[in-house]
Amino acid sequence: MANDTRERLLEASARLFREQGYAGTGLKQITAAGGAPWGSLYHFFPGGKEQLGVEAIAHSGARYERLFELTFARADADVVRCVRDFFQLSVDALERSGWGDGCPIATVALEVASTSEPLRHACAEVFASWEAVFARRLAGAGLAEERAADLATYALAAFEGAIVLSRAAHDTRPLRVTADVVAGTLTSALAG
Amino acid sequence: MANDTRERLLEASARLFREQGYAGTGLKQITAAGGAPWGSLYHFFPGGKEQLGVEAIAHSGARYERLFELTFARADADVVRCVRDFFQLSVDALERSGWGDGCPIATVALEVASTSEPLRHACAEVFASWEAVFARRLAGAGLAEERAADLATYALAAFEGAIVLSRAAHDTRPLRVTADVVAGTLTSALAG
DNA sequence: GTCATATTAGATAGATCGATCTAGCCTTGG
DNA sequence: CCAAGGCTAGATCGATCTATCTAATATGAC
Repeated sequence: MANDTRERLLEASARLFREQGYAGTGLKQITAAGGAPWGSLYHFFPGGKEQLGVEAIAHSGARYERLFELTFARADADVVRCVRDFFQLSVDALERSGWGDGCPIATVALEVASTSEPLRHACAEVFASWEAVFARRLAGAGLAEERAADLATYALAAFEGAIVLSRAAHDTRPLRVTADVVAGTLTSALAG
Repeated sequence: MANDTRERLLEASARLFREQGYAGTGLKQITAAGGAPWGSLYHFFPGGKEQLGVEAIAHSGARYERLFELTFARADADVVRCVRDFFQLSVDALERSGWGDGCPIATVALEVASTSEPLRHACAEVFASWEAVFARRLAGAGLAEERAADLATYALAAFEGAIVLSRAAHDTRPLRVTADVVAGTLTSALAG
């Protein structure tokens, strides 16, 4: 086989959508960034931009899910420490990328929440999968399932919002501050 | 005078940017929605789409700042109750609007964080003004200024992120759950 | 080697984008 | 009543957008 054109298109799409949003990214730009010929785009994604968007979201969603699991699987760290690590990952990524590398889903999610049902649904599924990873870990730390699910939603919300503020301010302070408070909240919840 | 064309253009821009983002909204669509003639757009906003975007963000940012102040000025409610009220406002707005009426800034903020410096700066200023309102109220409730500022950032982050999740899921649960946890965290912080 | 299929190549269509331009209307001050 | 300028009206430009189309080229099975 050895043809990774389709993969490269997905990677380029994911990166560009993350940095400039769905509507702000043109298909020409995607093929250029992915080093892929224009003709290949509609060969691999006959559904056009929307199909490409849905698959790109699922693609980077799955990649981040693995990153979540990796971060939360560390046996030598408690769950609060894992959450801190995860915030720190985003701090580093934002600084390294010049504030481009935030959440791969959130930008598109907000754009399409009331304009494209397939894209919106893809985003919702990704968020749900991330929450599930976190909730499982919290439940494993002794919380009741419902409580674990609520705290997972809460932590993800705080994380996503902190990225919004940090990217807008070009300053990682919102992420760092939010990480501290969320860590405190989770510590209390696990102790109580 | 009695000419509110400029105002109508700003209102329409703010609403459309909030619902579909900056890149996803065309100037033609804005003039149509605002019932304004095409020629007026460049008369009032010679800087084109970017100027319109900056002013629309400042416009709705200021409006929400007043809403923040109104919500937080209630003398008969403690600050935690005010925060709950604010989350509830968003719950109602999302349900009423069919998931379109979320944060007026966040969508654009994510889109332009690394593509347009003027727009990014406008978003950052709006977020800072909101934080300031909240921080002032927290400081008034007895917290040290630095601590109040941190908790204000945290609460705003949680709020913004919860809107992202709720809009994506077409479900107000993330907002309701996050409101509960944030309220608990603030209660502890004020008591401690 | 040959045929079928997978992939690449890029021209092109038709719509829409942001922006500019000129002409004319309408209000207001004198 | 008459100018001056704020405002409206909309044609139009070049660029870009998504999508489709036809050919050419590579690749793999037999």
